[in-house]
Amino acid sequence: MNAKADDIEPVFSITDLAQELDLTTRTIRFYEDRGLLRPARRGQQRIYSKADRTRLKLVLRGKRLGWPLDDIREMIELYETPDGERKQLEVMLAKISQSRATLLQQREDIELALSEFDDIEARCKQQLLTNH
Amino acid sequence: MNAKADDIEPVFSITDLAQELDLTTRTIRFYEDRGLLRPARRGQQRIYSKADRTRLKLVLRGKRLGWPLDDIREMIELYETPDGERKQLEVMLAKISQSRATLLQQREDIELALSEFDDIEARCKQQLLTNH
DNA sequence: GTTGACGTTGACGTAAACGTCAAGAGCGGG
DNA sequence: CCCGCTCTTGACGTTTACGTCAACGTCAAC
Repeated sequence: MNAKADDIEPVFSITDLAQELDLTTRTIRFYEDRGLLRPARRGQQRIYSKADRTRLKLVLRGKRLGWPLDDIREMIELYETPDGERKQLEVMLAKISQSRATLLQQREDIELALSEFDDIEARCKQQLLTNH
Repeated sequence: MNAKADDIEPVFSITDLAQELDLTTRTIRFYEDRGLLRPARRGQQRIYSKADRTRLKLVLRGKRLGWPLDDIREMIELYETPDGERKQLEVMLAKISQSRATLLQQREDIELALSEFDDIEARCKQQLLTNH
């Protein structure tokens, strides 16, 4: 983490973020290519703010949920859209309810899987007892 | 084992399942290739039992959660492993707790995203009012 | 007996999400 | 000035998860 002495806000290099979040620099640049990140530049080099880091963490959350990068980008844009026109706001609301529907479906799938795993585990442990 | 006339178990063709679950036959054959399905055969043709259909639905649930096919296969195998040796049972328990950890992480991610969406939506609606 | 619907395998194509070089810019130290 | 390190931009390779033909089998219907 190479923060200058007179820097108020900490900034990060691409390798900083790669190490912290267990990614390769290639991956981070790829995300930028796909429009998921827009770090500032000092000459050629990328410098990442805390906001960029937060953005990247949001990407990783999206990945853990199995979302494609394009969907993740749309999702992240929701976090950063400033005051918009009426029409724009309605588009946002629609996207939000789209994403929410997906999330709810996923949560339902998870609840089901979890309870089934409980059953299987219980039978499994039962076996271990009677079988001994 | 002779089934009575009103006792026959329903079976499905590959196109039956494809239509019902909104997949292509190519996809279903691909899943078989990757070891996710093992339908019976009548000559060359595949015939799917209700159990096969259930299996396929489990695959789709795994897909909705963004799991890779190999992971889904392992997960499904948990549902069907019969009484095993002590060692085998312990392996199963380990896999279950692995999968459960993933599911819990996913659920946490979902809860976070949902509550953040609530916030964004609220601000959005507020804008729609004041902005009018 | 051939047509058409349905099914089969196999080969090849493709999009997404990166990994892996290759070649070079910039920069601080010795 | 040169070395070593970090960072950069391509270009190409790879894996996963299928799509897309092509070529052929089968069986009931016309």
